[in-house]
Amino acid sequence: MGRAPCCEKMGLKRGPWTPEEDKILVAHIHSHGHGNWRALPKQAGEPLPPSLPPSLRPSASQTHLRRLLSPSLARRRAAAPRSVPDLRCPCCFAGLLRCGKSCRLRWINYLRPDIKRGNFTDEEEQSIIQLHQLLGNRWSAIAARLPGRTDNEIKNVWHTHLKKRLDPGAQEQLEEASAAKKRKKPAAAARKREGKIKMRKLDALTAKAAPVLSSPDRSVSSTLTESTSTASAAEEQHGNSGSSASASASVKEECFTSSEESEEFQIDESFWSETLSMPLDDINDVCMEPHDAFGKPADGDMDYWLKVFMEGGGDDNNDGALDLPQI
DNA sequence: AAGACGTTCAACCGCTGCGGC
DNA sequence: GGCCGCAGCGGTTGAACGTCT
Repeated sequence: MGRAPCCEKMGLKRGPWTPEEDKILVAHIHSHGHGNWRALPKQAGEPLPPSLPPSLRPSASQTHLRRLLSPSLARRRAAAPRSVPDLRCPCCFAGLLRCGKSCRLRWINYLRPDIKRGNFTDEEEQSIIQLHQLLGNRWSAIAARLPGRTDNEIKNVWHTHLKKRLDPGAQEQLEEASAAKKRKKPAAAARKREGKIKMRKLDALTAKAAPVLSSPDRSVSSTLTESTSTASAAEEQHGNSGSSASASASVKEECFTSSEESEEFQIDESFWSETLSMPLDDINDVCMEPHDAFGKPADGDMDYWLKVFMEGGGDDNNDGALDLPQI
């Protein structure tokens, strides 16, 4: 229904973004915002504003740099057929040969100035677990309550770390359910729709609740900190090496030891620090609406959430005995 | 040292909801 | 009310990298 005719077959570029592309996209969004993603690549092909700060260079995460510097990737890029833009198409322009969808994803998941990069803290992981129990696989809803984290990132962390902490039986059930869902897709889709209506009601209920982790300095509410530290201690007692490793990793967060890593990180840091030092008005112009998702005060949020869940969530989970930490 | 295997995460795919016409 | 275009979402993929043998 109304599926946008994608231009990818008309020569749009795919794959990892280059620093140049990032620069173009960031510069464009800083100066124009992103009212229309689809038209953005064309507009972004227009000359950059002369006022673009020299420091406005792309982020340089380790993965990104690795990929950019990868010889095999360079070979693939060289071997790839040269993209031919179709100037009649609103998506295509020599300046930024990406579809709007790709631009949007890149901005939301990577270039946004309020993205928090680095390992997830124990508090964040516990929040994800709790929110996942509340909301299910609604990653965007979970991300909205974890400032600086994207749905994609949370989804990745869930699948790579957190899911494994669940007992194996539960994981098998999940996998089985997923397989069954694939077999019975139409019925599942109908149920999903029904479920979404229910979840909207839940959203309406919980919309009043501010983010779980909302303060800009990444601090968390005292209740949450308390509860998660208890949980971490319990995990360590059970000899959960994985979580212990992640705990120690989170301690190491943003504190790289090798010179190579710290150098790369410095690039990233300077980029973001300079970007973040932009006047607030500029940031608001970029349509971030940071106060919506991240700026609300967090006082009493957890209490509210727990109350909502205890009152309404018990039915679906039948036992209702969610293993929430003591507050 | 080298190959196999596992992990991570950016990016893509395809579906859905919503608003405009 | 139906169609169309768009943004947004969740699932999935695939390449780079890390670890194991």
